[in-house]
Amino acid sequence: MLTRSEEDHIKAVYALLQEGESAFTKDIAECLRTKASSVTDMLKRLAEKGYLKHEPYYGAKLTAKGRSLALQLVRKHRLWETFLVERLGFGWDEVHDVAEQMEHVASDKLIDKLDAYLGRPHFDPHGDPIPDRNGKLRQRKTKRLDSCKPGETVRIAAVSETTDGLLRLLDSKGLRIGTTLAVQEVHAFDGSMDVKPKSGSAFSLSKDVSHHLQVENP
Amino acid sequence: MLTRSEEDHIKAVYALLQEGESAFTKDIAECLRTKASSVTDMLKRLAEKGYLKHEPYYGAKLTAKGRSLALQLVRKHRLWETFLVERLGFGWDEVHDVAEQMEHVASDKLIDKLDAYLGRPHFDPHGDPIPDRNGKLRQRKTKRLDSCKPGETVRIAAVSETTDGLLRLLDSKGLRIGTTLAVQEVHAFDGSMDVKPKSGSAFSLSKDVSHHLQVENP
DNA sequence: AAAATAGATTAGACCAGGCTAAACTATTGT
DNA sequence: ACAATAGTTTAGCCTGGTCTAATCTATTTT
Repeated sequence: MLTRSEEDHIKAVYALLQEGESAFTKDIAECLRTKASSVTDMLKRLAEKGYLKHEPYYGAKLTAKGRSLALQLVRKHRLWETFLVERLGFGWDEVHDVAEQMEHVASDKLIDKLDAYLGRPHFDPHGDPIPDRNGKLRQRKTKRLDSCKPGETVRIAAVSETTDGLLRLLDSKGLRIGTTLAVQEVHAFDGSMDVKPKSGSAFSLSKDVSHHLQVENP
Repeated sequence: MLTRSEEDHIKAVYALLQEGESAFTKDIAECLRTKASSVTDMLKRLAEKGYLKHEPYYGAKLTAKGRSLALQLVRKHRLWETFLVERLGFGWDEVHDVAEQMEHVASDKLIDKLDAYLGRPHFDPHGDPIPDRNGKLRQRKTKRLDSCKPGETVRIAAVSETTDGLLRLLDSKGLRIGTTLAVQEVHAFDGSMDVKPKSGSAFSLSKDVSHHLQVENP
């Protein structure tokens, strides 16, 4: 049985590797609001238990065992987020911290029943894919909104940054998962972009926002 | 913020006092599967924080603050049990351990929304009362089945012992919360009791079983 | 190539929370 | 009344997980 802190470290390594960055000690520390020295200790312990490979001074890589555990945690986190938003009526910007606690409840049967209860969803309220029981992720071919050209019409598939501020901003502009947008113009000066939702009038999005919106062809 | 272990100790003291027994160190230790010495340490810490009064050699009593906290924990536990049974389809004998973990998730908003989602129930799947937001318990006038006389007809209101074994036994005999029974005969020899459910034929219950069934007038 | 620097690791301390063993209190039996 | 006993507390130790300070390694600058 792993402790909560051990699970958190594995999740952090997984999350950092996901984004293409390598999982360096200081990044993990920042991610978990702890100190680099504590992370080093933990990486050694987790390496001994076989969840990851720790190359001193060159960061950490998950083993198959570690990756599988991380995917189970992601699965639990996203299922609970889905429950909180769809069943209990939380806003999508409020659920992260609570789901963070719930994902550490240990019971395979619980997660399987929750999954069934929610209708075995493939995506969470932020549009992120939910791994299945075996850790398989359903992939979609998405791109970032800031890589789109004027004239394209796309649907919002996911938000890749779940800070409260961004989620509330999107909410206030009426941008949800599934919203369809036409890209009208991209300004070279600051990378900002004029978009027009299917229903409603056009407005502008800064690059900071469009960078974090994953879109797909409608 | 209290740790999980601190919360568990407060809950144990509350539970022991509920049953009329006084909360002695060894009982708490047994209840939490820990050692008396560890309990003494914890009682001192909790007394300093104002959750209970610790009279050395004479056990512990909760303060108002401690009782209020215990009631919040009981509320969370019973609401999660209700969710697990009514929404996820768990059997009533399977939910205790999982609810034990979920009750430590900290979010008042979560509990309030869960309560609303479940229709603000007053009793959990074992028939135990669920304290409201302010810690008020709805009381019923119940008695133990083993105190009933032949000829009485009563309804099962609660099961006061939630071991898997007892719950499965009741399940197999078709005894649920709400089942109505007629007491036919009580045998002085061993305290066993012949009962007849409204629908179905009579059978015998040992005193060990009837002792843990809370019943009310139908 | 040597110096400077960013980052990682080690060493050593601390705290919470658990344990065992020994010492202490209260109660019970004779 | 005093010895035995049941139960509680104290003292001291251990582990997991955190920290700071000091040291070490790799990289970048000059």
